[in-house]
Amino acid sequence: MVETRRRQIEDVASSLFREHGYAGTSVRDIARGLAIQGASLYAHVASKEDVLWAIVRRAADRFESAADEAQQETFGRPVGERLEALVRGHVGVLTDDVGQASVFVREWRSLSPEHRARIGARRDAYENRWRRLIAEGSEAGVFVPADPALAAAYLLTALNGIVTWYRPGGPLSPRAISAEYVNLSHRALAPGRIDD
Amino acid sequence: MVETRRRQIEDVASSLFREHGYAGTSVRDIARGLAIQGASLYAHVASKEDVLWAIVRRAADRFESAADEAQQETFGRPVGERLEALVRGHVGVLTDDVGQASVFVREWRSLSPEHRARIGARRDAYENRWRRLIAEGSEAGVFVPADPALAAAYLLTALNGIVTWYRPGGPLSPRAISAEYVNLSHRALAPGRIDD
DNA sequence: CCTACCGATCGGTAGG
DNA sequence: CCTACCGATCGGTAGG
Repeated sequence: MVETRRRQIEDVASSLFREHGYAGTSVRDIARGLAIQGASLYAHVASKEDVLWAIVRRAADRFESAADEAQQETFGRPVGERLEALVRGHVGVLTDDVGQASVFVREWRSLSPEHRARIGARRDAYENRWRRLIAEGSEAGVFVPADPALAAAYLLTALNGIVTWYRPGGPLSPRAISAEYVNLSHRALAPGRIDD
Repeated sequence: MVETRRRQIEDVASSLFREHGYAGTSVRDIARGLAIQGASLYAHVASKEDVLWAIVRRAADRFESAADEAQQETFGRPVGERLEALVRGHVGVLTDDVGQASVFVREWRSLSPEHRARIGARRDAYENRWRRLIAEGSEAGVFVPADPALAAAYLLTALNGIVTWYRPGGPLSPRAISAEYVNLSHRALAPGRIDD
């Protein structure tokens, strides 16, 4: 299957890009991970950047889907609950495929100007969902009033930081991380006691 | 002055490493920023990695000094206040020289194995200060009980995220960022109302 | 700090 | 998917 080989390439590239960065990974490094020659990679991909672009695009799809789902499932619910669902969804995408998520979070600046602009717009739209929810909670008096842009940046970078230390199979399960991060995030915005 | 030229090199390199990463920046890129030839750089530095190492080491010094100062100034004070001082110090180092801080936060993996190990030990020690303070607050019942390692990772990556978006001279002053981030961080750990 | 230069490696192509 | 190969660029050295 052609599609399967593409995925293998992207998986190998994701983990190499995560570990060494896009610029620090050569086409031959990726090929080595697949036990083929460097030049043979071009039977499957148009360019090195093409691989990066595919990884970043798929990751963006997953973050957006997770947010869609979270917002649908908690439609009409209290804003704190909707925030928790958003956090849970985001952390889920992060831990489900750290390699891919890490590349999305940290390597998108290496894209070509055209692709960088396109992904930048999607990142902005995604971040705006968080800002709107935070603004809504602040206006409703449920969250402590805060600059929605700053608070969204704070939360998102705290969550995204997971890609710098998370290792599947490590001592902390995705569920444990998610539970703790949901609490920390909710508490950062809400005044009174939330749990415990 | 020899020292001054070294600093110029490190400053130019910091902002290039921040923007393009260590692997994505060539020795000739750095030289171009100083209006000299690529080979001329080697009159001042031993190697490209030598420049990275100098930047990372100086940043580590600054983070440690800020934490020392914060902990001295709040010695004997309530744990929440000590946490706030630690956050304020960390954010101050971040905004005082984002280029340098960004390289410390994101490019230290590009160091040679020996240097990476040495900086890794310092990073661990620094993070342990945060863990200990969080553990202390949890045990005293001032903070909501949380896994100190997870909570420290959450806070530190939230703060470090500043390097991904902060631009000196932008709409948000370092003071405004610091004030908001101090509140968000304190609230993430403490149950009851803190301010506002 | 410059010119001239080094071997190694880069992303990528041609032609099977 | 391979071999053979391309021009460009990499970090770095020699010798002023």
